Amino acid sequence: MANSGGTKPKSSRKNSWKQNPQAVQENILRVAQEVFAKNGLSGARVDEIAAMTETSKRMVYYYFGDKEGLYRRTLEEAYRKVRQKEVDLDLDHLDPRAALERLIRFTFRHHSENPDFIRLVMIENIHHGTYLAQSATIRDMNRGAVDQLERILKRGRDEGVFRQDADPLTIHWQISAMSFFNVSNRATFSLIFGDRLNSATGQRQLEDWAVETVLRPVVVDPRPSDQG
Amino acid sequence: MANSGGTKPKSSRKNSWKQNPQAVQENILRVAQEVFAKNGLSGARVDEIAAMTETSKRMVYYYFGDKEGLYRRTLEEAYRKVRQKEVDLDLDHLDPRAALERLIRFTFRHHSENPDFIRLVMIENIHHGTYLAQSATIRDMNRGAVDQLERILKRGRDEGVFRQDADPLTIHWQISAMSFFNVSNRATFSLIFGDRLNSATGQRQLEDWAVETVLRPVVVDPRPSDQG
Amino acid sequence: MANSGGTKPKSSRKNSWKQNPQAVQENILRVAQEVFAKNGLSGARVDEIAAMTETSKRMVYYYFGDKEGLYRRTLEEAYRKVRQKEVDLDLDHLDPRAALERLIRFTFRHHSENPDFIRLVMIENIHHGTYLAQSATIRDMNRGAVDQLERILKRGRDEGVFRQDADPLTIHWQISAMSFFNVSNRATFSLIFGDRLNSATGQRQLEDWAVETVLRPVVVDPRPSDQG
Amino acid sequence: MANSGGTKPKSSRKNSWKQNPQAVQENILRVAQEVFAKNGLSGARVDEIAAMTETSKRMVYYYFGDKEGLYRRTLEEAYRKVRQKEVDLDLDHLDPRAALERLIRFTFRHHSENPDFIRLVMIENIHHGTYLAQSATIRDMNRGAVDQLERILKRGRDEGVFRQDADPLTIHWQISAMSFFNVSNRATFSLIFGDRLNSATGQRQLEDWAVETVLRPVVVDPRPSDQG
DNA sequence: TATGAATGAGGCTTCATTCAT
DNA sequence: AATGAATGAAGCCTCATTCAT
Repeated sequence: MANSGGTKPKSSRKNSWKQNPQAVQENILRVAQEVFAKNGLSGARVDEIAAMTETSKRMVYYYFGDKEGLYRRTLEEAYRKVRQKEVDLDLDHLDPRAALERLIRFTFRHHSENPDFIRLVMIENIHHGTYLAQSATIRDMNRGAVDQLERILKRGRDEGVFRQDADPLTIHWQISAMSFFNVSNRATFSLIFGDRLNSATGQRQLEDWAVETVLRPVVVDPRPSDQG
Repeated sequence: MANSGGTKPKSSRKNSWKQNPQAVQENILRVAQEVFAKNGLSGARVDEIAAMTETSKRMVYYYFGDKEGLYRRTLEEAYRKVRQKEVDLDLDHLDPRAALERLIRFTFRHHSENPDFIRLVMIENIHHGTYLAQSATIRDMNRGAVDQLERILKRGRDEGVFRQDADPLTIHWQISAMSFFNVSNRATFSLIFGDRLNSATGQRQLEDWAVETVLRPVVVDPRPSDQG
Repeated sequence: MANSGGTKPKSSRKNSWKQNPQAVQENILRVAQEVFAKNGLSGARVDEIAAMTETSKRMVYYYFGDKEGLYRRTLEEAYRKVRQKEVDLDLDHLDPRAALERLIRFTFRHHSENPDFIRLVMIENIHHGTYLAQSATIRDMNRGAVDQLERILKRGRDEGVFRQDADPLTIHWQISAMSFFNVSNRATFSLIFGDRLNSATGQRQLEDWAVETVLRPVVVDPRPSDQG
Repeated sequence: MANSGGTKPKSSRKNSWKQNPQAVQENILRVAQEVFAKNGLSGARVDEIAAMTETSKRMVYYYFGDKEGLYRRTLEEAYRKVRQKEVDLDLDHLDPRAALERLIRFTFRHHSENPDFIRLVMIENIHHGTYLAQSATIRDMNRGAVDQLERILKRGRDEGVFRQDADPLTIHWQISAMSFFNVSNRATFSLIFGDRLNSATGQRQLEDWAVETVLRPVVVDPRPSDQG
C-alpha cells in the first residue's frame, strides 16, 4: 500500500492520504451523497462534486465510470448505513409493546436526523426506482426491516397484547409514511402551513402522534407508555 | 391529422386554434406538467416540452419567460386544481365522522389518481420549496385545507363524537403523510417489499388502514363506518 | 386633425395625442436617441425602445422600417440639432479673436452638455461611419462649421491679429478633438487618473486650456481675453 | 495547410501546438482583440471569434468563462501592451523639451498605428468603463503614464525651459485628446470634411500641430525642434 | 393608422466525458 | 494511480421582425 518503493517520492509531502484508493473513493462518495441529496441526479454537477473532493474529476470517472455509476454507489452506501443502524437496534430483547414503540421512535428520529438519506430516496423515486432496481444488494438488505417488525408483532400476539390481524408490512408502511413524509415534505408543508410542526415541540408531538396512531389499532390495551 | 374535420371553420387556412393566447398557454402548461413530473426541473428539456406542444419553443418563452417561470406556473396550476377539488367536496353537510372519513378516502384516492401532482410536489421539495416560496397564490390557496378540517373537527367535538384534543394540523399532516407516501415512494417500496400493497386489494387495505388509524385516536367510539 | 368625425370615439379619453403621426415619430426618435446613445447600435434593443415609447413596437417598424432605419434617422436628428445651434451662434459680429474664443468655449460646453450626441458619434465611428455615409443631408449640413471658422480666421488675418498660416480645418480639428475627447473618454480617463479634471473647476481649467492652446499658435499677440 | 512542413515534429499526429495552454490563450486573445475591435462587445459573435481561432469555441469558455470575461482580458492585454511600449520609450535620458516632443510624437503615431486599441477604448467608453472598472490591473498600470510626463516637466522647470504652472495631467489630457480623436473620429470627420487631414501629409501636419500646440504654452522659448 | 400574437434564426453557455501523458 | 487539457453535443434563451386583423 502507498507508493510501493517507487522512484517518485514526489507526493510524500502532503496528500499522503492519497495513494489510498479506498480513502479516495470514500471521500468521493461522501461528497457525492451531499451533492446528489442537495440537487438530485440531473441537478448535480460532476464538476461540483469533483471540486468539493480532495482529488480530481478524473478520479471520479476512474473509480465510478460515469455519473450514474457514482449515483448508484452513493445510493447503495446510503441504504447500507441505514440498514446497519436498524440491525444494531436489537429490539428482540424488549417486550413487544416497548419494542414497537422504540422502533417507531427510532425510525421517526433517524429519518429526521438523516435528511440526506430521505432526499436520496425521494430522488430515486423521482427516477422510478431505476437505479435501486439495478442493485440486488440494496433490495436484499432492506427486506430485513419487515422481518424484524414481524418478530415483534408475533411475540406481541403470542403474549396477547397485540391484535391478531396486525399486518407487519402495513405497519411498516405506516411508520415509514409518517417518518418519511415528516422530512420529505418539510419544505412545502412549512411554507403552506407554517412551521409549528417543525419546531422542537412540534416534532415531539408528531413523534408521539406517530406512536399513538400506530399502536392504537395494534395494541389490545392502547395506552402508550412513556419510553423514548 | 390535427383539427381534421373540426367544427370551427373560422380562419380556415391553418392553425385556427391559434390566436387564442389562453388556449396556447393551457396547451403548454398541460404538456409542461407531464414533462416536469416525469423528469424534474433540471431533467426536463424545454425542447421536449415544446415539441409535445401544438406551438413552438419560442411561444414557451413568450408566455412564461424562462424554464423556471414555466415550472412555477405549472406548479401553481397543479396546486390550484387540487385545491379546487377539495373545495368541491362540500363536507360541511355531512355528519362529522362521515365527513372526516370521506376526506381521508378522498385524499388517499385523489393522490393515488394524480401521481403527476405528487411528483411535482416531490420535485418542489427536492428544490427546498424555492418556487413555492415565490408564489403567494399557492400558499394562500392551500391554507384553506386545514380550515376545512378544523370545521369538521369542531363540529365533531360539539356533537361529542370527537375527542377534545384533536389538532387539525396534526390530523391533516397524518392524512397527507399516508396518502402522499403511498404514491411518492411506490417505486422503492415495491422494489424492496414487493407490490402486494400496490395491488387493488392492497390499496383498498391501505385506504381502510388510513381511515382507521386517523379515526381511532380522534373518535370517541372508534368503529369506522362503511362510507366510501 | 385627430379622429376625423369617425364612429369610434374609443381613444378620445386618453392618448389623444396619438393619431398624430408626427408626434408619434418624434416620441419614438427621442426614446431611440436615449437608448442608442446608452447602448450602441447592436446593444440597443428594439423592445426596450418600444417599451419606453408611448406607442407600440409595431409603430416603430411602421415608421422607420427596421432597426437600422431608426438608427439612421436618430443620427440625422442629432446632427441636425447640433448644427442648428452652431448657426444660431452668429459669431460674425464679434471681433475675430473674441469670436474664435467664443466658438471654442461654445463647442467645449455644448459637447459637455450633450453627451448623448457625443455617444452617437462615437457609435457611428465604431460602425466606420456606415450610416453617416448614407445620409447626404448630414454631411452637407455640417460642412458649414468649417466655413464659419474660416470666415473668422480670414477676418483675423485681414485685421492683422491672426497668423497667416492658420488652417481652418486643422483648427476645427483641434477644437473638436479636445471638446469631444473630454466627453467621449470621460469614463476611462476618470477611472485611470481620477476625476479631478471632471470636477467643476477641472472642467473650467480644461476649457481655458483649450482656448489657450488653440489661440496661442494662431494669435499674433497670444494673451487670451477673459470672455466666456 | 495548417502546420504544413513545420519544424516541430513533436507529436506528429495533429495539433502539436496544442497542449500548450498559454499559446492557446494567446491565440484566442489575438483573435478576440480583432473581432471585439471590429464589432464591439455586443456586436461581436463568440462563434466568429472561435471560428477564427485555431481551437474551438469550447476552449474560449474553458479559459475565459464567458464573453464578458474574454472581453475583459482582451482589454487588459491591449492596455498592457500600450503601457509596455510607453515604458520602453525611456525618455528620462533626453533633454526635457526633446523628451516632451518625442512623447507627443510617439503617442500620436502609436495611436495612429493601433486603431484596434483605440477602438477597444472607444467601446469601453460606450460601456461607461464598466469592465475597466473591474480591472485594478489596468488602472494601476496606466497611472504611470502621467508620472513619466511629470518627471519630464519637472526636469524642464528645473532647467528653466518649461513654465512653472504646467499641469502634467492637463498636458497628458491634451496629448491624448488629439492623438485619440485623430483615430477615433476618422470615419465621421473624413466623411464630413473630406480626407485631406487623413492623407500622409495631412497626418504629418496634424502631428506637427499637436507638438506645437502642446509645447507653445509650456515652453518658455516656444520654437519646436525637428526631432521625430 | 394601429395592434396583440407569433416566430425563425441564431446567440451564449453548460454538460458529461475523453485525450494524452 | 493520477492528471491538466480538451471537447462534441446539446441546453437555454434572445433578437429583430412579420402575421392577421
